[in-house]
Amino acid sequence: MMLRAEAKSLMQERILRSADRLFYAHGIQAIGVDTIAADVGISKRTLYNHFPSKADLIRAYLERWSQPPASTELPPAERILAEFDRLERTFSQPSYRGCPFINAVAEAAEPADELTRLAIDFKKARRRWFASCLAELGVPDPERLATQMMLLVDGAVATMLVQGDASIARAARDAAEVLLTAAGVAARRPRVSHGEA
Amino acid sequence: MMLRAEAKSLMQERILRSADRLFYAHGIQAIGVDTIAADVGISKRTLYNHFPSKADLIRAYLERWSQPPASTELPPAERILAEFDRLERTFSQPSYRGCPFINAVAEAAEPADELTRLAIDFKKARRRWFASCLAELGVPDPERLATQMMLLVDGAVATMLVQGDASIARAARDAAEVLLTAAGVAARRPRVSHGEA
DNA sequence: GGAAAAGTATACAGGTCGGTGCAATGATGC
DNA sequence: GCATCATTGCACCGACCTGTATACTTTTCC
Repeated sequence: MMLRAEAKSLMQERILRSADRLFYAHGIQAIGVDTIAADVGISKRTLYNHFPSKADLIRAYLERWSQPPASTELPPAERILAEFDRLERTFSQPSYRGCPFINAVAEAAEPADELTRLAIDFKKARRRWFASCLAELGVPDPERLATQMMLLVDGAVATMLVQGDASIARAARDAAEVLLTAAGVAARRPRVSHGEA
Repeated sequence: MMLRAEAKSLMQERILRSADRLFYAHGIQAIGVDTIAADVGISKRTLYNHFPSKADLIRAYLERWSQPPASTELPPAERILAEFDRLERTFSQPSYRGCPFINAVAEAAEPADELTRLAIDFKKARRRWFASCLAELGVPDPERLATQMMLLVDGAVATMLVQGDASIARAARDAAEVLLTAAGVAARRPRVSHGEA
């Protein structure tokens, strides 16, 4: 009824779902493989058959988070601001506990390990997403502004992690609007597009 | 020759210096009390005579970092921007590894413990420092702008932790200048103060 | 039906962790 | 000098960690 490969990848998905929830909620170091196996409802031996070491599990956990943001059909300026709105919705989930990449780097004992590379790739991809929106807008220096957007996002993430107040996302959005406006983007009233070029 | 109390606090200082270096460089969870005792050159028993548990040591470690930034005699606008310059110098130290409070919260297994309260107090104090500078400048909404400054600082700290590029501090400073200017602060050429109010 | 694969439970190895007990040694204060 | 305190080394505890070994049962494929 079910092919071996299907069953295998399905089990891997179950394991990764548990690992994701537990690693993210309590930290990578704080969660042992026994806890994950018990949460999935499998034996530890089975878990090690699917992931030969905890490091592999951690890597798969972070790679699962490396998906780019879903692209929308909004015009680029609103697309950027909508990203901050999405941030606020994410913050409002009670399970929110910061950026898994930043957290992983923060609790890594060795500074330059493989997790750091994954985190850098993730951040660079997000920055590139901002940069492409900004290039589409025709701002003078999209790279510079993309870095500033990332500063606001990561600042909001860190603040949310510590303070636990989701309204910081709105503050970041406000700052982003000011920076966009200062760069020549008419973002505040996008539907009014007659005259103030 | 040396009073008991002096010797005691001196030993506590030695312990805290080692704990600070090791906790900050490798993370709180990754460093055991044995490692700290060996680094100080004392027995584990002596360490436990000065700090009855590892949690006390962690608390003392974070409280050591809770000092406010040294106030300078610069005018408030430059005082704020000088804070970003100080950030860049801090980033350039090879031992830099992010904000100890954010890192502590990121690697804490339980979300709402005592460390979080210390981290919140620290961040609020820094934010208040920005707010007082901005109030001195007479900007319309110093609280709002102080939050934005903190977003840039924490964003730069997180980015520096992951990417390891100290120039992000300059990007944060640039963004801060834009936000200050947009709020009515003439910050870019402070010495030219004739006419453009 | 029967072999091969994958799952199970249990136990264990070898290590580190935070924290304690204890006897002995050294320094300090009066 | 003597009592007191700090410190030491070392063994030890129980708990937890990653990872493995064994032996048994279930499922799947042909």
